Amino acid sequence: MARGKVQMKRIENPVHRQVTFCKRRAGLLKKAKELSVLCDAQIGVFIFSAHGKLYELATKGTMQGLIERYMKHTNGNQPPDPPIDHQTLEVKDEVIRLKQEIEVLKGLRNALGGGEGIMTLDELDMFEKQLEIWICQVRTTKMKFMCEEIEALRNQELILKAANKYLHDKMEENISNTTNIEPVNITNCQYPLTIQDELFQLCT
Amino acid sequence: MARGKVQMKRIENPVHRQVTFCKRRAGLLKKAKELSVLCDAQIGVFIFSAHGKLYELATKGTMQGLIERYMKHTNGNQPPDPPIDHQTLEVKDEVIRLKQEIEVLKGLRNALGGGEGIMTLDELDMFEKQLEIWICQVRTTKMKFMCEEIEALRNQELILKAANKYLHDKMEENISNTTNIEPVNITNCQYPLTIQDELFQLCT
DNA sequence: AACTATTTATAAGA
DNA sequence: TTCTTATAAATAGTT
Repeated sequence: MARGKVQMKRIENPVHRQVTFCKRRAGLLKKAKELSVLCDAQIGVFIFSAHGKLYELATKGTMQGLIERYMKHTNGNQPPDPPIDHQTLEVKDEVIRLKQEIEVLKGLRNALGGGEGIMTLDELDMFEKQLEIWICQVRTTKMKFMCEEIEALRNQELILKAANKYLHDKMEENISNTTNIEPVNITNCQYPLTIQDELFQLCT
Repeated sequence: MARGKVQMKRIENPVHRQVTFCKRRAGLLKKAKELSVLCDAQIGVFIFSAHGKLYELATKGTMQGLIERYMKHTNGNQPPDPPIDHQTLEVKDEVIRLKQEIEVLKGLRNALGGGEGIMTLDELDMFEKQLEIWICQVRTTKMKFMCEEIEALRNQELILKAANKYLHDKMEENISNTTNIEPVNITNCQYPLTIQDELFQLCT
């Protein structure tokens, strides 16, 4: 671009070509940075020299990130490629996690005798003991549940007793105060009062 | 670069910025092409505008090829990249397989009461019954093993009895036929004979 | 999008 | 490689 126009074709003189490569490479990367800054663009550039050496630039992020972003754009056809770096690791982690989980479960299954047929006598003894322990645990848990239920029922009983006592008193009061004046009123209340009264009789 | 120097910072005027982006983007890509042609270099460029639009250039090959070449350069740390297409599928298959296996095992665990804490009373009853069934099975299996062992021991007993009877007879025959002629012979056989003889005495 | 006045990039030479 | 410098190219601001 100076001291003579340049033909747009490969420079045959190797020294000349190398010099031009250095200069223009620097110029290209500079221009890329400028564009990125001035226009708020994310830019990735890589240059492989004829001899295979790599020169790169990534603005506003890493080259990895840029490549992933690039992949997301171009791919709708190549889904397994871009998520590889990241996703493969996740998937492998999941495999490890699942394998561990399986080991735990297999241990349990084995202890429980899923593979009874191939257990030794000692293992059967262990298993029998484990089963007895579990039965104890289950019965304890059942007992706890039932105690809680009994407790709840007793509480309910007390509440109902109190309610019935209140209603019972109220009714007697009604009868003594309004001698035969409002039989309809009593009739209206008959159904609930009867039930409560029965419960009251039972509880007393 | 003409009619005024430009500050190397983001252009705030959006219209102005967009125009500059277009011009400089074209310039950058042109420079990249020139460098590639003049100096025989392989170049990749991607530009994401602030709004996310992608502009790209790849010389002497596809962007895919360039990215792969780039990866080979930077990676010595990322070996999981090339086998991805293939390996990722395998790994995913394994994940599916393992998940299925876990489902089976979880079903078992649940049936077995691994989640006792959240079981209802009915479930606990079921579980208790199941445990009792398993204990019966285990005891049956143990019984079978022990019966087999007893049977094997009885067989062994019979064999040993027969052997001892044979040896006993032989010894008596020896004593009567060769009066004091081969005490050494008897001494040689003494240890095993003694044991067998004792067993014989016990079994008779 | 086209036009220019300038700035920038850079080819050739040292 | 780097520096210099003449000149080609790129491009900011304007139309």
